[in-house]
Amino acid sequence: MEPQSTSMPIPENEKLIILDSITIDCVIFGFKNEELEVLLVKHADGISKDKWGLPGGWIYENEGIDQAANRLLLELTGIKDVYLEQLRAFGAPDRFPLSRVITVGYYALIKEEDYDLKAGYTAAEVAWFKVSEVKDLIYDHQQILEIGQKRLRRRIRQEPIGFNLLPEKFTLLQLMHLYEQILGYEMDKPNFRRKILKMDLLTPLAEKQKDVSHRAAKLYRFNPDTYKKLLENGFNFEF
Amino acid sequence: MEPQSTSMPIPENEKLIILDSITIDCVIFGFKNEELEVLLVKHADGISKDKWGLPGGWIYENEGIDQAANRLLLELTGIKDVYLEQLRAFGAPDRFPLSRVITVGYYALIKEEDYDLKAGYTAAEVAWFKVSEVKDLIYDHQQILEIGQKRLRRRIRQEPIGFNLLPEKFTLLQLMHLYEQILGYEMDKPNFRRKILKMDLLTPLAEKQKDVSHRAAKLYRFNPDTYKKLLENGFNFEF
DNA sequence: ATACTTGTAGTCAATTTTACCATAAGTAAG
DNA sequence: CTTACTTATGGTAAAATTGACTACAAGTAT
Repeated sequence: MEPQSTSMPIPENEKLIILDSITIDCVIFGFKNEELEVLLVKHADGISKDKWGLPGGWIYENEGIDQAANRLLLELTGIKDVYLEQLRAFGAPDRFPLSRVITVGYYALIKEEDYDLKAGYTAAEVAWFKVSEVKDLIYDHQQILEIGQKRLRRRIRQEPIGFNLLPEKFTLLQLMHLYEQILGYEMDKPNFRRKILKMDLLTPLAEKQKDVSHRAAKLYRFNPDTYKKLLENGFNFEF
Repeated sequence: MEPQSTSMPIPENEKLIILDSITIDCVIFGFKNEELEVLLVKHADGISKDKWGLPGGWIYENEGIDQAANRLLLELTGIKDVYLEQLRAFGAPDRFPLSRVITVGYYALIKEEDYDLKAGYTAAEVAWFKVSEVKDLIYDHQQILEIGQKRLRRRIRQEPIGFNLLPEKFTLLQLMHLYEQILGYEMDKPNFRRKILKMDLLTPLAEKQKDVSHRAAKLYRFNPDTYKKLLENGFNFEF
């Protein structure tokens, strides 16, 4: 997101003071059809018209930057309480051609099924892209995306955050495919099962998969409370 | 570092344009007497007179933020080419009481032996503190320090960066003590030796420790080139 | 010469990882 | 209904790693 070059509605509230040399840009990850995806917006005007970039926006004077990132996410997707983490500040002097703007990058993990296009945006303006196929983003957004991917790759091995990309109920194979996609290598089914189940983070459900043309797999749910308790006892998630 | 409240000399160059709503603050770690230390500066005036805080400064309009952080480090310590990594942006709306200022935190690892107080600073203004004893820093600097510690703790387990805190030549026990200090638990000497030596990152030197009142230990040097080669072959540093 | 400190090597059981094989449970096609 | 096929799930065993501990070597200090 940059001044004078976005499809995001600029707030018209006269009382609103905006810090104009700092913006926020957000890498929003989703997972669909066994592929990692990212939500992009098309810039409607300005020097980068019709090019795609990360969704972003400004920070109001009376809100924190994390708060601003959450607000932007809510405005764009209608989703609250998403997994959101700051990447870092990006501040190459020439990253934005019209003026000196420093941006703070975030990345978010959302369940694509929950996502709903907000009024004010059309499909032509906002869309999911397979991360592996994204290229030529505006400004330094390609770099921000890469840093986001790197961070996700790291984080998913150290904290159980992958679940934020899956539906509430999922199979172990779905989870494994998620890991394979993000980490970039194949895993062994039985070994994966054993390892993740041993951690006691997953609650097995009575339910099973439906409408599949093969043996239905058992569904599981991630249990954040159990995770918290384990953490207090010195548990260390690791993949 | 914040506007109007620092002991750092404010550049007087009239042509210099400074972004005044963004600053940089740096957690500079050192390691001395088996203890992790941090470099702090005393604020000379303003509302935080005589309180200690992280060294910091402004970003010039024509330099990147990483570049600005490197410059500040050079100005303060006279050291170039230090290990420097961004932590993240800190932007709570009330973090600085006089105006809305967002700061970008960095952390650096330096060999204390190389450190030399630059002209313009006196011992009363700049000093090393044991990290474990630091408290009551100005603004949100305590938080930035904590985030820096956390990051260091994580990073040192995944990348061989600990060497940046040690002299060029060091013993395995020194290295182990460094790890113990930063990670916060004790290790087993023989096991530590085996593990680190097996990685082939250290070049054993012909030299030995001197002036110690016990059997002198062999000295080693970290070999960045070997590390790079290993990385290309898929090597994964881990402690 | 003796005690003391730290460096360095080795051992071994316990645990974890890795690479497999085997079978169960269900679907789809004939 | 039988067979082929796909995925789920359980098991096994060698290999590698970790963790706890013992032993001795090589120096210094008294």
